[in-house]
Amino acid sequence: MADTTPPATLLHIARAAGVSRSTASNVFSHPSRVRAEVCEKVRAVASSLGYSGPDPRGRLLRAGKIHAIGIIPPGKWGVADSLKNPVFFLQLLGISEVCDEVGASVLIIPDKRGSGGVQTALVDSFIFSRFDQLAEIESARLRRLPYVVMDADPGPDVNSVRVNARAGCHAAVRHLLDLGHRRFGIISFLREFGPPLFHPPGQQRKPDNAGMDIDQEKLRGYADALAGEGISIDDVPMVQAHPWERDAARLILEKAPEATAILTMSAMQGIRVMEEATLRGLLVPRDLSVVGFNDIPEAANSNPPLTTVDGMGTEKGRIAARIVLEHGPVRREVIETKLVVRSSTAQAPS
Amino acid sequence: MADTTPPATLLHIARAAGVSRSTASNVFSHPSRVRAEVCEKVRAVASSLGYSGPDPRGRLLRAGKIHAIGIIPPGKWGVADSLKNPVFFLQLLGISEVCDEVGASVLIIPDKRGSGGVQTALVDSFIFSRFDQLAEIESARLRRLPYVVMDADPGPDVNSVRVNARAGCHAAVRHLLDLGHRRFGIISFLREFGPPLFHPPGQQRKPDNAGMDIDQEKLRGYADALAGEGISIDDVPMVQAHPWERDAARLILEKAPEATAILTMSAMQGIRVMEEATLRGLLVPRDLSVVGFNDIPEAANSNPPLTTVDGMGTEKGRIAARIVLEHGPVRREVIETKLVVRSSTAQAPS
DNA sequence: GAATAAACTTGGATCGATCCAAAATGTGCG
DNA sequence: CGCACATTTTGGATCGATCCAAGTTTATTC
Repeated sequence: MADTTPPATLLHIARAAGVSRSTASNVFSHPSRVRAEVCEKVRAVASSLGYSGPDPRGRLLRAGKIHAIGIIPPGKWGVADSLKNPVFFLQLLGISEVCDEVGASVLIIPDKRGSGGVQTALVDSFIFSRFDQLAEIESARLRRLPYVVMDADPGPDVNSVRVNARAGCHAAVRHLLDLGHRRFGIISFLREFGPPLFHPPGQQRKPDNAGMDIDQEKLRGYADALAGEGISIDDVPMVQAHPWERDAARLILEKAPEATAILTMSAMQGIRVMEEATLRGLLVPRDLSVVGFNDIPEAANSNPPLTTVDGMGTEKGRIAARIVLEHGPVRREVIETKLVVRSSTAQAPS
Repeated sequence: MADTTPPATLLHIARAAGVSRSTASNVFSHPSRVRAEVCEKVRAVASSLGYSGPDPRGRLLRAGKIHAIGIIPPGKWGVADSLKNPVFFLQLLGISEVCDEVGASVLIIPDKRGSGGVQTALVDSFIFSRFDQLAEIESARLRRLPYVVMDADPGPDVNSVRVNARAGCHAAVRHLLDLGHRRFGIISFLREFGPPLFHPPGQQRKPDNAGMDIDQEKLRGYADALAGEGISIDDVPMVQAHPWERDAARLILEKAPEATAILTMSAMQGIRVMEEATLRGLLVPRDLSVVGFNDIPEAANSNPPLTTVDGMGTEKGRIAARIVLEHGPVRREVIETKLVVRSSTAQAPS
């Protein structure tokens, strides 16, 4: 399969056909400008020389447009890790849908080897799937390429799409309160409440909710709803864990043995809690209600199917893709969530 | 976010720093060749002008290497469709793993708008996930880029990775025969046995198994195993359908009411058959055994979990990626399958 | 201090194609 | 036939960076 003869270029074609480079170029890019017979002849020569149209590299340099969006997964995930993560995957699906419509491609740009991917990626815009890669975001800004940040709102000068996680989690807790639950347990990602952790790169720190993280919003949603019923979130047993940490489910059940409902910040954690509860002889939802966050396929297929807040990942991806494709004025979108009530929540045991 | 001033280029940096283009270039690409203080100065100027390193476009044109693999999904699938297909997804995972190791990226190149994607994609090799895109394969050959075809063996001059589906399906049927089954039903994709449907582009048609399709291999595996027990596959009721066609399950159960085991060519079809059987009051596997092909996650989570032939999709992807990355002499790999026995198969009812 | 070696810097050519203004060719009409 | 005008074709410049041979500066040594 290795072919060592140098590949044909436009110049070769032009020479062989007895026309100029420009004309040969026009044959492929602007056929209307070239006389039909010349066009035909050049095409014939081209195919006899095994030339299959202009090399994308040269064309790219000239045109500048690549027709590809780069998506940066959170943290140190590789491409394979990212694909395996159902929440990321939903976003990717939304992005891909929009890209399919306009014929653009999607490139997953992992940050495994430290910074650098964003600096050299062949794309013409970026979607940051989380606001945790400040160096990479700064690179995108420096490259003057449009970008959008998901699940955070870094400020008025930065495109963003986020989900109203606060309202979603509020609704989830409200749902449980309405079912009579009063004793809860929480598995959270973060316990930070105070000032925002992040601020937009290259800018002054914003005083308000700049960089507010989606997981903080979730906690606030819980807190708001609980407060409405006179419960302080500070009195609710809480375990902090990474989204896939297996121990968290066990820990929260030990720490909150009285709880009739467990609030979790991801669907996987919700499912883990149900598994752990079952192991301990608890029947979900009769003895224990569980809610998650994000409506990944696993949530619908779990046993019992999980009540969860639909984080609208696919829609978020769609909007993010449209924002960078349009490349208009700054947009800061907020998507409303939906509470998906399934069978992991029920009336509180009396 | 829109910045209208023209972006800085290497030339601007060089002028501003009082050095030549070449030196400025070396600062970024070969810092060792430049005196430390000059290096520092150029870097300072660069960052003050908002220059974040060499533009990948120019660099690419010069270097030629893109460090990306293009994968072409079957048929007319878009990117989103492809991602949603679990069999394709497994292959993609394997490819991504290998690409992560070497820092290459993966581009899904759909063929939605007819031919063209392969001609213009910015990649340096291609993986064809099926042998059904002859025009695209021809384009890859014309572009002189290495490529590999999955699930087919187009000939001695073409890289290929396929799975020994024949042996796998043979094993599946053997498993059922050992359980006492003698009356079968088949849901197939293709009923063609005769000469190969495809031949490698740009070459003479090969007489033997050139272009042998994986689905034909599956049928042959069934036929071989059945013949070993004196059963002709021509006497087995068969339904042909697309992989996701919902009706096939119903049809085969109507057409083969006596069958104690149903052979299907995909896990999804196997799951559909189990669903349909359940609807009709049959208990799987007590009344009916079912086998599928490809070990997608759904197969493990179905009810009951599906006995299926592991098509080694991820491994196939890994090998395909390595083949095009190494770009050595032609390789024609065959991977052995594994029969994954779960709970959808049992002793034949007496 | 001059010869020699080493380190650093530079201009020009190059990658492959496209754009643009000017030149060549072809057409219509008085 | 000659002039204005439309259609094709062309050479040169350009996109942004890298490579290479040659030139310049600095350091080393006798």
